[in-house]
Amino acid sequence: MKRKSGVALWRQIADQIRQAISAGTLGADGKLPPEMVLSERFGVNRHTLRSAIAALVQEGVLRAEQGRGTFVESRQKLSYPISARTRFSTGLRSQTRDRRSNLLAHAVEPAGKRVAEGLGLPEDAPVVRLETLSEADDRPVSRATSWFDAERFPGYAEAYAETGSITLAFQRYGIEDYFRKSTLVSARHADAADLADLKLSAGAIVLVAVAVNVDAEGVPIQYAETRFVADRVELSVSTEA
Amino acid sequence: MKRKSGVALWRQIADQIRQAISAGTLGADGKLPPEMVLSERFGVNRHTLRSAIAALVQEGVLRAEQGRGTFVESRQKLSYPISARTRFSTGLRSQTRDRRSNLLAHAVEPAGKRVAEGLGLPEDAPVVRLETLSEADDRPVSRATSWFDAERFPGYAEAYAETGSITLAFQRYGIEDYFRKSTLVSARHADAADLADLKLSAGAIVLVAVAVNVDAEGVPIQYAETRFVADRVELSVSTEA
DNA sequence: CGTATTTGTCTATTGTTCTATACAAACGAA
DNA sequence: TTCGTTTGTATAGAACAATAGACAAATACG
Repeated sequence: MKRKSGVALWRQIADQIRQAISAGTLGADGKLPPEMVLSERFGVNRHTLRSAIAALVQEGVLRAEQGRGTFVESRQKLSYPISARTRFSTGLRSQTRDRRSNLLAHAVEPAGKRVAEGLGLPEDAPVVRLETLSEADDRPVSRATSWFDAERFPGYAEAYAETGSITLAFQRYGIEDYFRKSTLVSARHADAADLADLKLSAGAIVLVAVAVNVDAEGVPIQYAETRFVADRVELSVSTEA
Repeated sequence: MKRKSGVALWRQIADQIRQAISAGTLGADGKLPPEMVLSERFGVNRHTLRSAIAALVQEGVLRAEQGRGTFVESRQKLSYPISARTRFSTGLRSQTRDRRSNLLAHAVEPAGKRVAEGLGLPEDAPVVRLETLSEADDRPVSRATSWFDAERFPGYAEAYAETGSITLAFQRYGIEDYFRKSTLVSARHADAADLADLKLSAGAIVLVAVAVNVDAEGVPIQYAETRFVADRVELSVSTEA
């Protein structure tokens, strides 16, 4: 717990409590120890600890009831599978009641260097860009930017808007099956745009997955960068033969 | 860029600059714009921006020279492959000159719930715990905690200390080959212990990989939690058939 | 009911962060 | 050298974070 580090004590404590809850070392019985106990354990004033709790209440992690105590609201992370057959919807369907994908924006534009490389197209070739937001149980879970070859998939954005699914939209172009070729996983602080879309507060972490999907012949058909809310998602990589 | 969010402005800006550098949108030519330009772009006072730069200089990301400008010191991330044949050493060997693994501590102890499940042992069965730190080019890269069945691998810690390698230590017990069965990837703020071991400052992010390795028969032989410095590492998942 | 426990609110004080302004020091180029 | 550009240092005031102490309000339990 460090002073003058650029991160307020209450936020450092909030991060620790959130993590301890998901690790099961705190609030395993559904209830947090009293504020006095916690503030002594962390070596800070009760008010500082209360700021941390207030932030977690705001996030929906905790619920405080006057006279009774502070309770854990939600514990389990969504586990998002990554394999050759990775599909967003199928992976999460079993873990959550209500899942939605919203199309925020779309455009046709020249491919940048990274996108062109990922899709195996010449630089500046026209590509369709999709900006999507996924929610589970009325909370934002991920924010993705996808690119598709505009010549092979004209009007892809409309197909996606109508079907609400990457898989179904591909079927309109005769692609019955596709595979995840590679995924690069990194993590960083959410930028201003993601902070707003994913309804996060400053300092929040996103897991970034940069993926290339290919058709049955191995030709790249989708290049995507997905930012997952790190507090609510983990990626599950199964590498069984 | 949000005020009273619990994260100091200079740290938010430092995070953004670091990210922009690794994305190539800033300092692509090796040099940063002048402080006045950047402070206006971020909408803050020049001093606030200077604090951000000072932090990045401390981290080794930037180098400031009076009268000349501020320069980018290092850009590329290490890419750590995750596949059925994942080996720590082989994956990174080609990307860095100097790689080392240090054994920080070891102990024999009863398996906790998670460890017992991962290794397929009864709860409280004796296990060997290894605490290791990996460095590349004299900078900490990852911090791992590994568990092994103490009955099947008695004295594993010593075997590891002598060989300096998980793979070589396994060979002493007749295991010529092993496979990565599953990997759970998540991200969180580094806790106090990792902050110290990995020489990070408050608010830093670690990529957490929880992995199970199995022998040729599919029996779990290692359960490990590795914390990677998110600023210096990305995980590369290849899921080709 | 009365008491202990627990969260919620208020005020005051101190230290850290951010802003504003000014000037010094090093460098590059005319 | 001289000038413009850029990083480094200093000082003072405003906004925010953390500590301290006291008390109110709701709940649980004998």
